[in-house]
Amino acid sequence: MDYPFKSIEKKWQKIWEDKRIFYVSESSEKPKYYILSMFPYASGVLHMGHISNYSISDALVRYKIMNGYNVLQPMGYDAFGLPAENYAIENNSHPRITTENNAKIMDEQFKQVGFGYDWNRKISTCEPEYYKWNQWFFLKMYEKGLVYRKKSYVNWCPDCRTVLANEQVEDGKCWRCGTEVSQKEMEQWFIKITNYAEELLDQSQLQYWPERVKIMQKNWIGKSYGTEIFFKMVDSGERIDVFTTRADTIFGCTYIVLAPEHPLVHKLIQNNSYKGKIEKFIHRVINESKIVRSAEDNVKEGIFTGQYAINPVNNENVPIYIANYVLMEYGTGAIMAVPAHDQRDFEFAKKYNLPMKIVIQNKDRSLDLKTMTSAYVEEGVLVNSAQFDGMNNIKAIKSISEWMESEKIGKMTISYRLRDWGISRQRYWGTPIPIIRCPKCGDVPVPEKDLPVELPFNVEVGKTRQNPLKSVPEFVHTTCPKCGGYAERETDTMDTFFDSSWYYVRYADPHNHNMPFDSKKANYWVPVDQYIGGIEHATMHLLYVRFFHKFMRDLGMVNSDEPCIRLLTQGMVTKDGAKMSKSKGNVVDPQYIIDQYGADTVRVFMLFSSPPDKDKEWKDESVKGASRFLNRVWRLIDEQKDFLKSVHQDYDKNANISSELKKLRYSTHFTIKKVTEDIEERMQFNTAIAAIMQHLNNIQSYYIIDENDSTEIAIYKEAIEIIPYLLVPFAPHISEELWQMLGHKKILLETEWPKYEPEFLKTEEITYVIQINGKLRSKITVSADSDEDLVKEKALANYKIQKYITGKEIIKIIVVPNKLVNIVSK
RNA sequence: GCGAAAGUGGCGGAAUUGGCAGACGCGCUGGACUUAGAAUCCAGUUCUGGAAACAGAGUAGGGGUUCAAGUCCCCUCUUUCGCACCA
Repeated sequence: MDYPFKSIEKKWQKIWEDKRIFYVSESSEKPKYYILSMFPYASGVLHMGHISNYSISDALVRYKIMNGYNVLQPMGYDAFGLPAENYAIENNSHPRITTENNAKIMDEQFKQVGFGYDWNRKISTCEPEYYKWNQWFFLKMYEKGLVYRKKSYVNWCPDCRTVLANEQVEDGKCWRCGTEVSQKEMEQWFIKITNYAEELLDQSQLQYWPERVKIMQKNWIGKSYGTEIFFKMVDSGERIDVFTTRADTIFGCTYIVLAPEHPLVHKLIQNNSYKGKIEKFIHRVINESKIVRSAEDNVKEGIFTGQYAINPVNNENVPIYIANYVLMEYGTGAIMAVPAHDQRDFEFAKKYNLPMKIVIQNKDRSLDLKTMTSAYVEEGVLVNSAQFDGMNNIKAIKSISEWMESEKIGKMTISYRLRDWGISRQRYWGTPIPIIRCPKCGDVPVPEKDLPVELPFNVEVGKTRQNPLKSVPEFVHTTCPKCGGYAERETDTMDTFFDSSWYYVRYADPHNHNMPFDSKKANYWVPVDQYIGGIEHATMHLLYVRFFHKFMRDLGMVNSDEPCIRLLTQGMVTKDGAKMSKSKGNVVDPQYIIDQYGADTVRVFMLFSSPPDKDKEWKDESVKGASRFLNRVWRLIDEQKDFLKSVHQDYDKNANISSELKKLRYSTHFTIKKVTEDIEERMQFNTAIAAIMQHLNNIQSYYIIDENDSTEIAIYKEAIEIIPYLLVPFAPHISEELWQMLGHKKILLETEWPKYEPEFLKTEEITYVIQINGKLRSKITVSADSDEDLVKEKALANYKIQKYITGKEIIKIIVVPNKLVNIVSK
């Protein structure tokens, strides 16, 4: 009943493998093209999202190969990480064992779908051969001063028992397990990604990236221009710097606020008789989980320190508060409060009965503190601001800042929302951070020659609440590379985003034992020409990769500025309107579908259902539709293959043929054009497939008049043969098989992508739409060489049109060449 | 709150530069084949009226520009996503 997809798919997978179609090297005359899909987490099963993602890249790969490119498409596994460790704990196994098993299963599944990978380049991030270079890069960063260790409050997931980067906290919850994240003070390793903030903000080489991703990155980095203003404490004279973007309101400052984590806080409250009470407050706020503290409706709370500071612009004494709404991580961790012109300060001042001072007046209505119900944040003119009175407040930002700089009471600065990248994880299954802690010498980097610092295998995972590495003496106990004395190893492992930040270059030279990769090979393949992956990585992975690339460039290892030229963020696969997930119970196992309909059907369904960057709603019926289409193609060719095999393709192109036959030929060449442009220019596979379906319909509504007419048969054959050709990127197995059935020896992947003949897209007759006042009223067909006047004449003469225009005044007639005539009448 | 994207038949979607709205597919309706079902094939399928020809309405809603608007402009609504006390 169905075409024999099982045997065909196996057959062609073997042929591609035997012919080494997807195995590539740098020694090629052809131009290179590097297509990369984000590698999967080694979870042990391919889900529909993977199939969807990889079907897109595989279609492009085949298209590019046929267009004469040396195409690299590698595959590997993101193999380290928490879920693997947790999975192993649950199953009483070891993550190395479960991960290796998972990878094997996934290898098989990949092969079953027939994706064309260069398997020689497979990498797995949990191999010492790979993570050795993570450590190497870490040491290089250390050398360059990009690594530091700092005690800080970090996002702590109590369930995963590890630290999370800010990016890994979603709505105050752990991005992996959904547990509410709390704050914990810990020593952590950080990478100074902020050193590259300015460069990461430069998106000039990302013109082929989705706007959405670029905006998200820009917001994430969050650059703002502002001013640091130097307050002094009345008692000790110690400086407190505050950051503001609203220097224009400095004269309206009535108090200043420190974040509870601010380093000066302890000193400030030393002699306060309420010290205990204040400390209690600080303690409470700090331990409050982020979600509570940052919630929109969280009540602003604060406490007076008992101390005052001097506002440097007017020498006024202002009280110093500590409050929950000031963040240590942004700016200087201290703010000046201008309640009259900042909503947050306004709310706080109202609550604690603090004074307010208007320093910006509205031109039309005069503001009054007694009647104000919210802060005035609009434009206006400065008042109560000494020599700046009367100045427009926007202009005053600069003027006041410059003045403060010259008075040495402030300086203009730039502040970023982006924080440094905390890479420490307190778990076993990751790259050990190559640092040795010596009681004498402090933190000493592991010498390069001693890499890799191997992750010990014999570890009891999940037995203790602490990092299992801590309980492996062979790992922890070591000697200091500097002084030779007893020392202990760092037991933190790296965030797995470190692993995935440079894997795309490793693919260029995956077996290098001396270096992460050879620069020559890297520069041949990199940057990636087309990168494909999920939008969820917009501010995580995609920011880290860009950072890493620039770092590698600064080391002289790559000669480009960005890791990838084109980026496609594919949509997710949904069912019943929601993302497929176990908890929702709406998961469809690709394996089942492949068994039932074959890999080509699944691919066609995925690519046909919507454009690649849109979500794909899974519908069992639509899968049947994709299968039905492939079966129709199969039957058409299967029934006619013997007849067509005997037909000569060549024919006299100038021969006089029927208009029906011309239409068929037109359809063939039009479809080539359409499919080519849809792939090449728009990456829109759904319309490309629709065009092929349309062409199939056109063929099936054509009836051969004379089986002995060699011209007719040749054109008919051409129409049919183009189908496997154009279908091969989307349904590679069936297309190759059909092509062979039609008697061809060379496989499609070894032939060139077809070209359309512009001559055949010209038609002798053109149908014009005739509108009257913009409304469609009739259609006429004229010969293609008709000039505008003739078209007008015929349009007016049309009997349906006559009905509408008799007795009416024609004001003008618009003719759009080859398209329509619009008659404007009254 | 800020930023972004989107809103088109019963459904997924198409309409690429302002020029025939609904390509293609699903579903549905009727028919053919069949003892029957499945599969397949044929016809139809935006809505309203009509047997039909045809007419009218129609791309979230309202307004505007234009000979012509799904497409451009303004306002409103809804949905999704991102950020969110960032001073």
